[in-house]
Amino acid sequence: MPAKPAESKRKEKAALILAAADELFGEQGYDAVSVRDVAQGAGVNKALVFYYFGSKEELFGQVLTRYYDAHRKALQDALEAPGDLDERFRRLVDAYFDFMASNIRFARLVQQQIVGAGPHLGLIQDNLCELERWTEHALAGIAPKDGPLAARHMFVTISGAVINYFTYAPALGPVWDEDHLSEEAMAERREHLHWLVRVLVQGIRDA
Amino acid sequence: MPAKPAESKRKEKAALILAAADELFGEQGYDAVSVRDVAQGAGVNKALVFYYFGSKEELFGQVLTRYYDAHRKALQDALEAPGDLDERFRRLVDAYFDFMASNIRFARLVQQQIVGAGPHLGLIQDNLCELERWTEHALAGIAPKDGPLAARHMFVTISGAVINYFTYAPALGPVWDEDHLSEEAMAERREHLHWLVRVLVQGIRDA
DNA sequence: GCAGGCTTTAACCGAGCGGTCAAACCGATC
DNA sequence: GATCGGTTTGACCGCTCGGTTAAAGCCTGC
Repeated sequence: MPAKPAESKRKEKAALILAAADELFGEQGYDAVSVRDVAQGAGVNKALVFYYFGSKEELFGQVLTRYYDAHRKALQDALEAPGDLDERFRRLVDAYFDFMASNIRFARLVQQQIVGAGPHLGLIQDNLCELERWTEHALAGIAPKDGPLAARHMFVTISGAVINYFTYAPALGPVWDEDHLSEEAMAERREHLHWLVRVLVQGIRDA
Repeated sequence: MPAKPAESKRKEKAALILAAADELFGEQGYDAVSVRDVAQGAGVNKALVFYYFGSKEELFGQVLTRYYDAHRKALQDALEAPGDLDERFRRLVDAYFDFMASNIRFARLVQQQIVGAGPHLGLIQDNLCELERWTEHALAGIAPKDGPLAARHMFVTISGAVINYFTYAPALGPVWDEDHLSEEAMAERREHLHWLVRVLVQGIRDA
């Protein structure tokens, strides 16, 4: 790629800001990070953040939106591939886990918003509901429509099993002793999730 | 109770402040609530908050400590009662769920701290590790020491299934349509948890 | 009724926040 | 090399934050 087209040059600083915002918001939380922090992290003037993004809230919205687009795409791909019900459900959970594993800050961002009633709760709500509908779809035919074995209960249980592994990590350190995020630890958690899904599906069928 | 002993009178305003802090921190998050908000909520002067609690951070610490003491006691009682392993484990999960159900703000407070690296992460850490050790103890004899079926994996999965029901509530509204916190909905979730524990224990035994 | 010690208050402080703005800068185009 | 529009900047604004302080209020024992 020779001379950069003007378009991409314009976006360079904006991308820098977005990256810094992603890192800081994800690690310290929306409230705990100031626009000055973001600007310093990106190595630009504070006013430039407002020039490109308008407000702190909108900047945060763009960070979230970027994640959600990638998130939706990753899960959609997993659902669309062929296979029987068990296979597809297992792949959905896998894709969910993989996405969180390679976007750990995202998991923290989501929980921050949900639990703190952040400015973009609506975005999170939409996505969570979509995910729930996918679970419902994936479990259609074996899970009852209502009652304690309904798909929505499975969704809360399974998504908790996936997400909490990442969000609880800093607090579980002493008990886990090895690194949560090492290759081996992640592989083991993935195995646990596969086992969980198998046991849950079997449990539903037996009921 | 006739004339109040001087001691209890002294604590009256302090209790008022603590109650307001509990409610506001639990619902809006530590950062989002100012000491002015707490004072107004309690109907006292802002300076009084500092007179009794020294700082915002210490006030928050006392809110958390009160919860943790009650929390530990509730779970300890459940563990100490007699019964075989399955019975005791089920009762531990039940006690955990019940405590969260009657202290919904607590669940939110914990996740806020964990995910936002709040000032009292240490307190949360200690308690979470204790809870994990209890799980390990309760599952001793049937769960393997290591690998994807180890007690610590069960702990993350089960505690996620309990806690996320409460913390995700505001975001799942549209999909759940009935009230998460109604008598019937709670009873149904409890049934789901019982079923989950049964299925997990069975799954471990079959493995 | 007044002296002395908790309790409660209004007023204040410095710092940091999100956000604005006018001026400087800079790379094209003529 | 003048001009012009899109960047980038430093200085600034009003506001709210956590926290302090000096004085007023108030109860109690004498």
